[in-house]
Amino acid sequence: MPASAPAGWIGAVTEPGVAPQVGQEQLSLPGLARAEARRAKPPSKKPPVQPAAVDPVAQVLVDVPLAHLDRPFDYLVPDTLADDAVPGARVKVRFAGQDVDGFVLARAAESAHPGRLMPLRRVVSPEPVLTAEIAALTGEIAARWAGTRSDVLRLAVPPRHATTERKPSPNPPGLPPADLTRWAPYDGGAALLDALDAGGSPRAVWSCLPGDDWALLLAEAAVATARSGRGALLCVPDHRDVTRLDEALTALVGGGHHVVLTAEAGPAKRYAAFLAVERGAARIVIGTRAAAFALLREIGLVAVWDDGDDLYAEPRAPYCHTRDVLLLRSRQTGCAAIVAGHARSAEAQYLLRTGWAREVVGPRDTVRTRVAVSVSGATDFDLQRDPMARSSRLPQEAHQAIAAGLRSGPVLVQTPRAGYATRLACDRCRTPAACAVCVGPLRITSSGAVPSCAWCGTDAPGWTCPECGGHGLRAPVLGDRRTAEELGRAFPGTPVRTSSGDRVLPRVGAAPAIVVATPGAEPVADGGYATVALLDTWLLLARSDLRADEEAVRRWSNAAALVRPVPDGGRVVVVGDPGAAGVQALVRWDPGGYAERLIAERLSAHLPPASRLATLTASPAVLEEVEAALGLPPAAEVLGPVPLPHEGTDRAGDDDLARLVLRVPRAEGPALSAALADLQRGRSARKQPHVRVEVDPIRLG
DNA sequence: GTGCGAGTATGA
DNA sequence: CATACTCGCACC
Repeated sequence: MPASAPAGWIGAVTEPGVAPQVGQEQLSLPGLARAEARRAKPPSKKPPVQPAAVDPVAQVLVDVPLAHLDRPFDYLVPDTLADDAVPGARVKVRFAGQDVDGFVLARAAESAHPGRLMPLRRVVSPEPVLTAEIAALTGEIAARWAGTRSDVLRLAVPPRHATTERKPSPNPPGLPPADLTRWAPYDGGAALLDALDAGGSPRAVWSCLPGDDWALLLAEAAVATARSGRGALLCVPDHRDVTRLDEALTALVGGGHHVVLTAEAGPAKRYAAFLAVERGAARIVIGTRAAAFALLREIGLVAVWDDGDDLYAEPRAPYCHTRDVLLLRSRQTGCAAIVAGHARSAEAQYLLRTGWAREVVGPRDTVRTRVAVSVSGATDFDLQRDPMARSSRLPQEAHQAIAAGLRSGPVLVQTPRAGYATRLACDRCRTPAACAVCVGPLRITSSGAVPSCAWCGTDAPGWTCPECGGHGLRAPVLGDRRTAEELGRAFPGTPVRTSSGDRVLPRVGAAPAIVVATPGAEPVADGGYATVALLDTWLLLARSDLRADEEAVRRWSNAAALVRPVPDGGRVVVVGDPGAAGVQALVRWDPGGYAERLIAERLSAHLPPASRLATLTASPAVLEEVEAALGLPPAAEVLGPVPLPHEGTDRAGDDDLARLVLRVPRAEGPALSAALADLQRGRSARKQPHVRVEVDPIRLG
């Protein structure tokens, strides 16, 4: 093979070009010319690179952020690196005159590149960290979200940690027998588990019943998959959920069968877990969104818990979503998929609508044995007549329900975050108080202090309501600590615990106690809560977000699901407007029905998942130019551009940004993504200013 | 991103 | 006519 290597491949491509130049330059400095020329020579004495005997061409994906360079480049594999430059290996190559990192995508016998090939400089590590499956997956993700593979690879492959790599990973122990029976109450539950166990690839949207331990059920699904000799990948929103799942798996089959993959673990631990999976040391992988790319050897199942949680939206380019990453993986490998939650997202519902997945739910009769939701509070109509009606945060019915619950166990009280709570409003008409200088929200940072603007800091000692002329201000919600104090007074002698923000309790005991928690920070109670009370529900609904309702229902459902079953529990009391759609959805406890309603709304509003939507953010001038240049599919709608309001914390007067919204019917989604990727490639090749592209952004703030 | 070649402006 | 500079593009 070396003999048949194309002529001109033999290394040292630099000196023919460099030497004459050096010579010419030196003519103006005659004294130095010869000495310099001699010094310039030695590098050229490097022996010519001997190409590898077999497959001397490496197709390398270089790590450069430019969209138009997002394709493989061919390099010559020197004989010395022939064994290490395996597909998937990290390498260093010379690219455009500088050393860059890259991955070997494949080896080949010859190159289609007409020019000379540069040799690989170094194999950083022969560990095949970019498998064919993940290479294909990153390609699809880049295409779907109109980003570059190098961006996706940064998410998919953790930074190397050499010390960790030298340590061998253990071999997986045999799976002990385990009782996998918790799915039996669900329609289609037993069938799902049997299929996984038998090596099948079922696809399900699963609505977990209140009172069930979702972590144990998902652990069972993973164990069933592992028993069939395949890998299982379970993603959860945050670290607390990882711990819960970790404990569930350990309880079911002991340690050693699963690996935890999270970004928060630190570089060494993260890379160790990543390698352990790649080397086949464990079949079950659990983790947060960083785990979605785990290199499972033979993937049998992907699952995502509570896919509506916005922690699944990747904050870095290309802003992909864990649920969609996992679904792409399932489509690509043909493996099983479970999209799970107490509430159901519109996206999950869409999988049922198209017939791609089957519904796995508890029968209505079973739901009634788990939870009974009642509403207590003023309707919006009542509030219009008498704004003060809201001042009773804890109506009589709610008070009674909490008291009744406390007779038999812990009571969970969910109250919206303190972050929302500090914005002041008129105490007569509820108009939010805005700063006279910059229209930012007014806040009180310590009790008794003068209200001031959260954005510009201006004090507002004598505020007057622009709507009703009132002068009184109040915090519309008191925050969890004040709630705890209030409840402590209302139920003297009862222990009150709080869980929120940076002080999150993972679990509480079965003894009677009031547990005040912010949404998402609710501790799990041993045996479940006797009663769950949801306070100030109007506040979650009042967010301006498009998904405010869906998000509120999700958060309430997650809290309500922690209640123990009906005979001695099941009571969930909602303080809020009984007429609100979200509140009604909770009362009916019909995740499918509510999700169907969401879909109908999205269809008529042309929003995802019924449409594919993209936002482009740049200066107005750039957007104008982009709009003209875009080759959009025929049915595309173009909205805007509209100027983007400055972020609260941004210094005012920064470059003014605007946003363009594009959307197409779902079927034309790939065409839209392709048009946007084309746009980015063209712009990066022409060095035009950056345009931020987000496909199906989680919110349209 | 960077380096290079083509093309153009500029000065002797 | 030679040199200096900018622009555009390719990068294996």
